[in-house]
Amino acid sequence: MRRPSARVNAALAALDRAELRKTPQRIAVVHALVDDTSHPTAQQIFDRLRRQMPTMSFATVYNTLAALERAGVCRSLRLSHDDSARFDPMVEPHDHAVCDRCGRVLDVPRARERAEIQEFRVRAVERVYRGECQQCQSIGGS
Amino acid sequence: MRRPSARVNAALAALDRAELRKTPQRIAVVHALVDDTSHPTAQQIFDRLRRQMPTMSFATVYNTLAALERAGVCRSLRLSHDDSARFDPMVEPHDHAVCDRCGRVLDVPRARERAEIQEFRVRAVERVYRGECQQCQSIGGS
DNA sequence: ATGATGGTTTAGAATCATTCTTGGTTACAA
DNA sequence: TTGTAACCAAGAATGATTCTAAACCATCAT
Ligand SMILES: [Mn+2]
Ligand SMILES: [Mn+2]
Ligand SMILES: [Zn+2]
Ligand SMILES: [Zn+2]
Repeated sequence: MRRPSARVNAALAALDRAELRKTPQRIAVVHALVDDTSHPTAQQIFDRLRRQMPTMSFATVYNTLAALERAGVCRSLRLSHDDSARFDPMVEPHDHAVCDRCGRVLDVPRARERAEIQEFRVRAVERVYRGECQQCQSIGGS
Repeated sequence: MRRPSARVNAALAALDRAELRKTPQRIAVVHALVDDTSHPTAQQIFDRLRRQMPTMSFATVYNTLAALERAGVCRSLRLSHDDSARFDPMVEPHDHAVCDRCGRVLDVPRARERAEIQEFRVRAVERVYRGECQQCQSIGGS
């Protein structure tokens, strides 16, 4: 049992804020995810956790990741057509570089321009704007 | 039977180039998709086509869309977590604005900057770079 | 014509990620 | 203690997509 990292503490505090109980399952998922920059899938997280916690259910991994996402501790990404959802503990806005060949997902800080991604040979860029269309703005609401 | 549009002709020529037969099913899918800016799902295309061609199978819609994508006539988009794949007849590079509320998908030409999307209230931008990571570059290959 | 070949379609089964359901467990308060 | 609500495990269900097997159809050689 090592001293919990700053990120782990921040994540557990966010659970508190969201009024979610700090159960052993959730704490385990937080530990598995919070310092992982590889953007793992739910399956990969499940595979890691079942060693330490063999009773953990796959559904609990999904439920917990959804809870953590609601609490602002992580976010989920759908980056490719075939691939399944990936989970990202870095919630500050940033972009991603996806390798065509090995599927690796790299973080790209917003500061960098496309041409400055040194290590990555860029073939194409995709941009998605999220927000409200004109029709929905005029309807109003929350 | 109206005079085929320029886009339809271009799409059928692309089928030729890709050495894919111009079957009635493929021609029907081309007609249904090629002037549609709404980024429809496979289900929506299937629903439209079954009126004119009641024997058309859902699998054929998927197969045909995959063939058209290989031929460079359209591309498929996975824009939201819950939603299914959407198909886009505009193959020139461009971006997309997705409405949080109604799910509408709007085209955003590359010329425009984020702030210039007049009709759309932008909440967030997501960028994905596609290409080759450093490891895969050093391995080399095709 | 006849038959072989190969691409295409159909219908339904299979797959696979994700979500749902059910019944039991835990935390915690009255 | 008893009650209540959150939580979890296990497996079933869902839904999009892909696969399979058999039928279909155009083309080509006999
Ligand atoms: Mn990331
Ligand atoms: Mn588009
Ligand atoms: Zn790579
Ligand atoms: Zn809208």
